[in-house]
Amino acid sequence: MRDDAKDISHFYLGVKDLFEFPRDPKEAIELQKKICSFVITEDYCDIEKVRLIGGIDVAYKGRGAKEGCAVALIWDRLTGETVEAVYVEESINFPYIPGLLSFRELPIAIKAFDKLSLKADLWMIDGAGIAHPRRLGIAAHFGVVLGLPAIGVAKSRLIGSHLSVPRTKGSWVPLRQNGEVIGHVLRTRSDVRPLYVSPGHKVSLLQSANLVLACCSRYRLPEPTRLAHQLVTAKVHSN
DNA sequence: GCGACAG
DNA sequence: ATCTTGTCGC
Repeated sequence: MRDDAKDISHFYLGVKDLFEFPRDPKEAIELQKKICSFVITEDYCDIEKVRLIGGIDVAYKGRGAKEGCAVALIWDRLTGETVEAVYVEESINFPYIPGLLSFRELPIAIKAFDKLSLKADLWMIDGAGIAHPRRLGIAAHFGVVLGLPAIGVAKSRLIGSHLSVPRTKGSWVPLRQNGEVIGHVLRTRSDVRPLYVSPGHKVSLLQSANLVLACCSRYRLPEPTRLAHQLVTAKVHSN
């Protein structure tokens, strides 16, 4: 199937299924198995022209972790400025289960996304892209549902193995499961724990690593994700 | 059966 | 993710 055909995944899978979030973990896994076939892991856009990059981060209030808060923002990598940022709250019921994070955080993430008036060229999401048991981490799920380019930026490993990463900024080694390369372990700052970067949707393995690196200045996390996290944390602490 | 396990 | 203080270092 051509990329162009896959691009209208909404038509084949049905909008109803794509925006559905089962309460039952087993149903969630079955849904992942269906949606993962629509993920595109190839060069899809000219990364040189990717200027507006979106970032989303979710935080929780209290120990019950029932109240979720999220910030979605759009960052302009040419000016280095945040062009727009929105904040939303929503009760979260689905528990955290390794491999099913999107069923817990994607609903509120989409709620925040919908509140934005501007459009980003590409999105960076906290968590895995295709570096996931069923190749559908939250970044891939997000990308397919919204039909937009997305990259998974995780601070720790979900699956896969890799060799040690050279200690200098910009170094990376492939993250693989069996023989398949599912992402890159990227050092975004010298002598600082590396990031686990993997394509979410409509971007390749190399584009993902290069874009994330291009968005890192003096911090471990790329600006879109770092700023979103900074805003939710501040918002949660003040309210 | 025993660990591992994004946020 | 969240509960939590100070502290070492560029």
